[in-house]
Amino acid sequence: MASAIANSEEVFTPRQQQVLTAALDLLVEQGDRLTMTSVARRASCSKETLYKWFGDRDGLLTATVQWQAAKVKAPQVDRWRLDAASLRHSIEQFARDLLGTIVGDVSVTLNRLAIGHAGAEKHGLGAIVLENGPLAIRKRLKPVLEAGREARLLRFDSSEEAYRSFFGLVVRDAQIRLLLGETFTPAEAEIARDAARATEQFLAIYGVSHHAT
Amino acid sequence: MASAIANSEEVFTPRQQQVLTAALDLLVEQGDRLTMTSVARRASCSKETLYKWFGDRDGLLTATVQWQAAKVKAPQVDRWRLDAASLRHSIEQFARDLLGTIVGDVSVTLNRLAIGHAGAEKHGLGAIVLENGPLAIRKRLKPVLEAGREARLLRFDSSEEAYRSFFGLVVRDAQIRLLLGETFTPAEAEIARDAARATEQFLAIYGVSHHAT
DNA sequence: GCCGAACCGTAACGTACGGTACGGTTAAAG
DNA sequence: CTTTAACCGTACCGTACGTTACGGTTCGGC
Repeated sequence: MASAIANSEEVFTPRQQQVLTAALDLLVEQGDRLTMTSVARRASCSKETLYKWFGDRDGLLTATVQWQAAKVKAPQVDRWRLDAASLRHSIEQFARDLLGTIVGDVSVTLNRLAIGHAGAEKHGLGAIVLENGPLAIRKRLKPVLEAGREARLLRFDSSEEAYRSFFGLVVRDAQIRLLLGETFTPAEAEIARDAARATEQFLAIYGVSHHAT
Repeated sequence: MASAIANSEEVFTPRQQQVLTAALDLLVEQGDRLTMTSVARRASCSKETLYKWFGDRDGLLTATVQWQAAKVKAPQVDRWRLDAASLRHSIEQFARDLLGTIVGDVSVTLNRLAIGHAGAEKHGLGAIVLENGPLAIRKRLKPVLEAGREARLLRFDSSEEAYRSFFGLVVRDAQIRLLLGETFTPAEAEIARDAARATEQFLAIYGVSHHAT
């Protein structure tokens, strides 16, 4: 129950998921100053049940974050052939996923929550968010990058370094601005355009020149 | 007193600055769950004085952020001649400043605080941090970029766009990881190396090729 | 030396909220 | 029909902390 990061495969009953949904909604609406009473009211359950299921307030928040973060698992890009065009397409797809996720209400809320907790000695939520956000994408992108290097389409020393630059080119200052309270919600088209630009720039840095060596 | 963003040129007496220093120290130590009592104790002043000077808890925090943010004013890079080497040097200098600031304890603390407030309908602190952090650097970098374009050393449509990519290449995922509680403190040398790499990458994207057109 | 203003230290107030207790209701099991 | 367990709704308790009040102390002005 206090394993925090260990088993990210916690299972919740449908009813419990209703409660977590209510908690997440309230979180998006009012930030982390939601009260146990408000969650109970919204979910039409008793506070006693909340404490029975989740232990304490922190347990409820942790469960909410875990549960929501686990839903981010986007489908793996399947069999990509190793030509320049498909590599570019895969990378651009990742960029769209990443950017689309990060500018979403839920992502902003969860990151705010985790950051707040990190400021109070409780790094558990931060680790969960990190693990299921950027790091999840990184884990999925890594084999693509390395296959690209194998095929002499990309050039880099460390896939870690390459990923971090990719992250920077995609996210830029969008995340911190959203976290700090700026309210802008880019349309799907803008996200796609930014993802394409980031992909171009990433390939300009790490791609192997189209001309001969 | 409640003008928030209007006049960022608030003036504080030395004694008041001592109080703000104490508040900032406590903020770095314990995050935003510092109490008015603890600030009063640390600063050896009475709570009554705190309320008299700063109105309420929020006023104290706002004053702290304003006062600290105003200290970030790094020296403008003075007369730079417009050759490729000096342009590169200026950009790299900015990268070092930006990265060095962002990975600092104070920056992390203030950003956490502002993000927490942004999650509670109070965007004032977020605006202040944004204004005095990234945007301040942007404002100073912009003329450099545009002079570079003027001199046919750089190529971009919008200096805004170019700046945002610069920010991404420099900061990457470092800021969000720190905000989420990861504790790593890069040495001066690492910062310099990252700044150099980011500069290279930025020039690879926005620089005009060294060969003929 | 006296006055008033500013300030210190501390005690006290009010309240919001996390956490607990308890009686009432449903519903499945036997 | 009875039992048992899970759960709802609500009242209640304890506490932490923001805010206020107040008596005592320093200090500049006259």
